[in-house]
Amino acid sequence: MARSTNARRPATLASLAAELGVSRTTVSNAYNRPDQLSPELRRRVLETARRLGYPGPDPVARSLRTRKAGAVGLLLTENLSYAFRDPAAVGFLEGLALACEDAGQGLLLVPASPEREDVAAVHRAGVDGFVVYSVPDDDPHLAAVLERPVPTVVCDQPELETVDRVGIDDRSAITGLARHLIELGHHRIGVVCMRLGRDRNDDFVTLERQRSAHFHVQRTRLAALADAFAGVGVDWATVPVVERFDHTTASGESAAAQVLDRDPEITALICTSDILALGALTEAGRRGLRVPQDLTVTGFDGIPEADRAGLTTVRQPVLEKGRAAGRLLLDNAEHGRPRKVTLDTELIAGRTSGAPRAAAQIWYGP
Amino acid sequence: MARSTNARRPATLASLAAELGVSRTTVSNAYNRPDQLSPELRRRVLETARRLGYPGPDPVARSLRTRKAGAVGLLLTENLSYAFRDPAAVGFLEGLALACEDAGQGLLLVPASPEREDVAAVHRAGVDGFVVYSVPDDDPHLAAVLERPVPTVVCDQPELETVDRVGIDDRSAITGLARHLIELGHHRIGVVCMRLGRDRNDDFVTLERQRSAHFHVQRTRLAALADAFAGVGVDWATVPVVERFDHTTASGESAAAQVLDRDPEITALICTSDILALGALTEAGRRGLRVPQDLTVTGFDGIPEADRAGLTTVRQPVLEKGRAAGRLLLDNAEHGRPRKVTLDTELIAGRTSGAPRAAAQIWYGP
DNA sequence: TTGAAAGCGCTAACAC
DNA sequence: GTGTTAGCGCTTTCAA
Repeated sequence: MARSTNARRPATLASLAAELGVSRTTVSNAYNRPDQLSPELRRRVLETARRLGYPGPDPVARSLRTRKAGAVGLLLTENLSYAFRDPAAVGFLEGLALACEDAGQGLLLVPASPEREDVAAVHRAGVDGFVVYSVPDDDPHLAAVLERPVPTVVCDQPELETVDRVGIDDRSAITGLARHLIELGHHRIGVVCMRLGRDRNDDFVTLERQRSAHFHVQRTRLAALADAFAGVGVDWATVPVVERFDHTTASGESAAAQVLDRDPEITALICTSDILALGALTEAGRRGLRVPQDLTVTGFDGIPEADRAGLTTVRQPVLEKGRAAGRLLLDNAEHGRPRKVTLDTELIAGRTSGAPRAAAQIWYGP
Repeated sequence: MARSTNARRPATLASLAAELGVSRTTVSNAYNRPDQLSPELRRRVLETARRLGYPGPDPVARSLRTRKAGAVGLLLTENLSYAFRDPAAVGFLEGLALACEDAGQGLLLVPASPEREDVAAVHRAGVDGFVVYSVPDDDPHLAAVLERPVPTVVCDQPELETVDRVGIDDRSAITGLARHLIELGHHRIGVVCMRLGRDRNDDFVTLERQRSAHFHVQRTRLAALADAFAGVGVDWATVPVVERFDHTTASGESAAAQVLDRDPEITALICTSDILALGALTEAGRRGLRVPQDLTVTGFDGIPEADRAGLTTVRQPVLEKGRAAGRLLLDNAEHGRPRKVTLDTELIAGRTSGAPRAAAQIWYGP
């Protein structure tokens, strides 16, 4: 191992007490209740501790005794490191870290990669509660978390009756976006969405798969889009919907390509995240499609990069989500039924959406 | 609190054993050594556990017994949430998370804000080791970490004789940058650097303060710049060096303004980070200074935003630093003396550096 | 102020 | 394959 200040680990609170000829209580008090013993004695205790190389009360033993770990666990289904690539996730983390910091609590990132079915990490986590960030409803790690006898709050997904939740109203958010496009005159569209389940399907999505998606957020957004466009006579079954497992701009590029190959006549490409949309913009450029004249592209999240690109999107308060999740978890207020926090979103009409090409605007009805 | 699957917490391994009429060992084995008991018995144990709402062995008690927490602590001196704002720090985090994930270890973010002198969080952290990321040499949290009897590795700073370290060769890195500028013909320069101590000094920096800076990295970079420019006859005492406590683009803007107000004749502005440099570019634009014709601006780190802006900078492998730090800590290999990992850097000559204005190029000698 | 007693919940030898 | 015995290191009534 890397370094050990004190090669041996001999000194314990008990041995210190013995050395000093006082009780363990006194030593414990020297650290935890300075006012419970004379300054002089306390000084002697601390002094002797230093001499013996006693590093202070062992945190784990203390946790066992006090039944408090002083930390919050965070469960992400993505590879832990992926989270740091996604600006929305980083924003969430920042908010959560903020809340933890305010409360003097640590934040434990639980190593729960999606491929590794190793739920043990969840069992091993010494925490006073969990925050679960956007996982599928059939995630085994989530199941393991829910079995632990500690408070839990879920952010975004899944939606669980009995568990605290913070998120947004995905249906109304994406419906607003759909209306924006419908008003502009789009009715021949394509969709690029994030993974719908734990299985990889980098391909078109059947209606059945849309309906049974294990990611509530994606499922809701697709359903809401279907409803909105059905309202203006679009047969959703004809709309190309492409899914990508990895949440990267590269995915956005290839997915956009797949949609455009299938139906070059679409006038708008709706992406369920900014990252995907940014990739789609790249692909559009590659094909010589002008945005928005030849193709409208939209995202979701409102990350800084999207803002810079002038992307039409739905902004959601990612930092606030993290902070709210942390506060909910750390807030000791007694409460009966599970609490549900729904944060506001905002439609950002950027420079990537506009009226469709004249030709396509001619609408012959369904 | 948020939610409790099992309101009471009655079931323990012992009570389960009692209920089943078997020994605690057997129950323990059912969870930890499935091969140590008959499948039938194991099934019965797990089944009864479910019935009693026993959530499995308590992680803290297990940690106490096994002397393993299954997690690595991360100490950052910045407000924890700040880390998520700095792309270089996020890259480091990603690398570290990667290494932890590979090893199945959790990553505990220790809530150690610089203002709060509350070292308790370090004492409370149930971890098997610490990674310390870029803190001043007089940081009390660092001192607390070093007192804990667990392995520690420091990234970047401070440089400690007896502790494992991963970092870069700051001196040679910035010297390469200085040479680049010197070759272009710059000799009237200004510098913007990050905080040099735990005290806030958003102002010019005396030579004394430069010399005694508590942030080794900044100190080294300034010293190396001084040496390099002294080599071509520049009197370092005349070079305006401005410090900023907060590491933001806004800081870069105001610092650049401060330098340019002091000496409008400088032809190059060296910033010790990309974030600061990006701000400096903004300020230059505000003043109508063309970059690089009127002013050369350089950064340090090589973050993606810098790349996009075409910034002249020094790229350092931030993700690799994180990964290396994690590996060093998690690598159980016996080793005698502390290990030092120095990663390579690369000078990126971007579009923000060029030859100085003709007028300034006339050099009258020292 | 200080001390004695009683575990917190679990695992690891080692014997049966 | 299963049980017995000993703690891991600490905090916390409660009494002195």
